[in-house]
Amino acid sequence: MEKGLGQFFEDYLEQESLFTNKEHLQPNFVPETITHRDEQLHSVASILAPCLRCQKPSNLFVYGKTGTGKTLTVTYTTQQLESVAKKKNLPLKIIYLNCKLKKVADTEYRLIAQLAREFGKAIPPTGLPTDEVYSIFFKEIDKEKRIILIVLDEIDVLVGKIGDEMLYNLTRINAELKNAQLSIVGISNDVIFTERLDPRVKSSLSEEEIIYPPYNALHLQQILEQRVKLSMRKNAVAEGVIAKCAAIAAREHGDARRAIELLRVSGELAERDGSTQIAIAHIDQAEDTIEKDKVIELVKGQPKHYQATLFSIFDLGTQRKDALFTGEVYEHYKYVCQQVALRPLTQRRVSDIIGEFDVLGVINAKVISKGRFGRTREIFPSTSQGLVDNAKATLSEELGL
DNA sequence: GTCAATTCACATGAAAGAGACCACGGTCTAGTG
DNA sequence: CTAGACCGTGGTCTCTTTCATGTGAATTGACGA
Repeated sequence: MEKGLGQFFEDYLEQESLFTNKEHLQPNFVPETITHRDEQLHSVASILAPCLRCQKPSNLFVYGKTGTGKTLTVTYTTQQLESVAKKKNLPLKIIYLNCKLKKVADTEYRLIAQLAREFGKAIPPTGLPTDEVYSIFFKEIDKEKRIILIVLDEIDVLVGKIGDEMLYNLTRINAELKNAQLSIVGISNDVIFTERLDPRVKSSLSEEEIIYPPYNALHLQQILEQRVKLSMRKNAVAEGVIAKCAAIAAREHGDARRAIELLRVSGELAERDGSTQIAIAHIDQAEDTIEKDKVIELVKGQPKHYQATLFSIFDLGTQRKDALFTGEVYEHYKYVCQQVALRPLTQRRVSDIIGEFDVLGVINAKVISKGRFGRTREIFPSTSQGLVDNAKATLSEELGL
């Protein structure tokens, strides 16, 4: 071991990195050219263009599954708009908000507060009546004549949480503004989202709609190739690697984000191996790693009761191969709580928690009716056995079992 | 055998409580000139 | 006289509990053939 670590670091330095510029593989990277989204890009641009003439553009609604380039095209367009506006000194203000981010914009109060903050108003995180925040915001934007464009990303999450009233307020605010004009761009992953909206909101919000179809494998492949060119050394990728990444991502509704992540993680794994090229095997490995990291990461950040619930499911799941039901899980959960001196929650709550885990995709829970024997959720751990064991170990450590 | 009623074991919704956090205005207190 | 400490009030947020209502098909039991 004399030359152990020192040698390792030296070798590490010697070895040329696979990546030349990893930034281009980060999920929030905005490339200069956008592949296979010309049509959408064009639509977005022409809908939003009037704001350069100081006219209020139509409200716009953008849907499509995750990783279909919605956020990308919208941010790209707004960036361009902003730079033109700046050059010509046009009164345009663009605000981008991701409604999914906790503690930023996931309640009405926080959303409006955040918007007001964008205009340089200090709003306390809590304590003020919501109306007050509204009026602060209102006064602030109406101070001067200008166009304001609010981009609400993942708007479906927000509405799911707090209802659509706030969107109604926002769209209506225009009628009362004397100087400024406000337009909203909503981005949603949920395609049938607008059907659940109040018709009034729906009609005013989606004056224009753009739908993003999923990428197919060929598109994904070209996107990946473009990114590879930007971010990796020549010959860093073995034959067929890109095709395989694209194929995997295409299998899941053409999610480009996932394809890129897969490629990046494969690259990291290859580098760690000391290989000079990403091989197909690295992709399989990457798929596992990503999955595993996601679950472990998720498990770690959860509150105790969530952990206890998940642990109960995994624990029962390893004992038994067939489906679990809410009742059983709850019984086991109560037992687990007792072990770690935790006051158990009611079954009502645990039922919700199970539902949340289902949404997160850690478990698979389907509501079924067993006829005379009632109605319940049929629960399966949705990941592989190895992963479950892994997660279980993490959980029992976290819980202090 | 057929068909509607029953029944189970929860799911799902709504409302409301508890405990934290915070702003704001009023009052009190101690230090200063 | 004034700055700062210290309430009380009123507001939001999150997590829960409580209470109420809904649900889908296996089972049951009445009915008719």
